[in-house]
Amino acid sequence: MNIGQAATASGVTAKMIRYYESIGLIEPPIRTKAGYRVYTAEEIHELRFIKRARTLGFSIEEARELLALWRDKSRASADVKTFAMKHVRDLETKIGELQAMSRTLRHLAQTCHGDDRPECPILADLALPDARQPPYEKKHGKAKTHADCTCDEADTFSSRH
Amino acid sequence: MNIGQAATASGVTAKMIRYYESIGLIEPPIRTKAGYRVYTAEEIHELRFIKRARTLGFSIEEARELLALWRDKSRASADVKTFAMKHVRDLETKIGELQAMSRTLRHLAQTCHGDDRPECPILADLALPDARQPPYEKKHGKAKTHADCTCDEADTFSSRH
DNA sequence: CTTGACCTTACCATTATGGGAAGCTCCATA
DNA sequence: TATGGAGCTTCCCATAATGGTAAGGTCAAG
Repeated sequence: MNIGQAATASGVTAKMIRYYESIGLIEPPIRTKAGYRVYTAEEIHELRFIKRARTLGFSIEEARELLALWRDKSRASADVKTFAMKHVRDLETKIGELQAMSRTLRHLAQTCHGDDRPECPILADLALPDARQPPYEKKHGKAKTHADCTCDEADTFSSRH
Repeated sequence: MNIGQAATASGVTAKMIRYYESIGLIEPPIRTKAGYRVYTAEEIHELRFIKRARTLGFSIEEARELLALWRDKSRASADVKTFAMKHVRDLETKIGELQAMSRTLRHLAQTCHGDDRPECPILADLALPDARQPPYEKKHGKAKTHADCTCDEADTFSSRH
C-alpha cells in the first residue's frame, strides 16, 4: 500500500503519516526502489489506532504511550484504565472551563437588549475594571503608587448568576 | 506606567502586550527617551478588556472585533449580542465534542477490569478495524485492488470484556 | 560607581495540521 | 512509444497564542 492508500484506509492524511514518521511515532516503512513508502496491514492498523486515539482527544504524545501499552502484550489493564481516566478528567476540566465561559456570556447576552441602541452589558462587562478575574499577584511591591487605577465601581454585572 | 506595571495591572504579560502591539491589536504606546513603553490608564483599560475577552474564550481576532465595537460608540447592541451568541454556539459545539469523547472513554473504562491482567477493552476499542469513525470517503476509485487490507481478526481483544 | 531589577529587540520552541513548490515515478491511454 | 496526469518525494512556510532565552541598554538605590 502506498501512502495515499494508507491514508484513505486509516483516516490519517498522507501529510500526517509522514509527520508521525518524522517524530518517531511510527516506524519508517519500507520503500520501493523509487523511494515510495509501502505500508503493511499491520502498519495501517497502527495508524488507525492512532487516529482513533486522536479522535478521543488524546494528544500525540499520549497516543504514543497508548501505542506502547498496546504493543506491550503484558501490560496491566489497570495501567490503561488509569491513563484513560486521567484523560477523562482532563477532558472534564476543559469542559468545565468552556461551560463557565458559555454560561457567563449567555447571561450577559440575556441582559442585552439586542436592539439598535448602543448600550450593551456585554461590552460593559468586558470593560469592567476588574473583579472576578484571576487575581494577578503583584510581585515585590515595586509598583509606583501613581499606578493605581482610579477605576472603582467594578462588577456591575458580575457573572455569579 | 512601564510595561511591567501595565502587565500586573491588566493581567496581560509584558510579552503578550508587546505581541498585541506587534499584530496591531493595540496601538503602540508612547516611549520614554530611553525607549521604554509608557502606558496610560486608557491603555491599561483596553488591555484589561482584551484580557477579559480572552478569558471568555474569544480569539484574538474576535477580541479585535469586540474592541472595535467597544470603541464605536454608535454600535447597535444587537451586533454585539449576535457576535456573543455566535461565540456561545462555538463554545457549545466544542463542549459537545469533548463530552462525546469523555463519554466514550468513560464507557470503555467502565468495562475495563483495571487489574493486572492484560485484557483491556480500551485498547481493544482503539485497535478496532473501524466502525463509528468518521467515514473516510474514497476518492475516485483508483485504488489498486491489491491494496485491500487483509486485516481480518483485528480485534484480538474486542469488547467481549 | 556598582548592582539588580527592569526594559529593549530578536530568535526559537511549542501542538497538530495544512498548503505549496519542484521534481521524480507510475501507469493507462492515444 | 510517447504523453499526461495522478501520485509520490522532500523542503519550506503558515497557523494561534504563548513562553523562554540571550545580549545588551537603563534606572534607581546604596
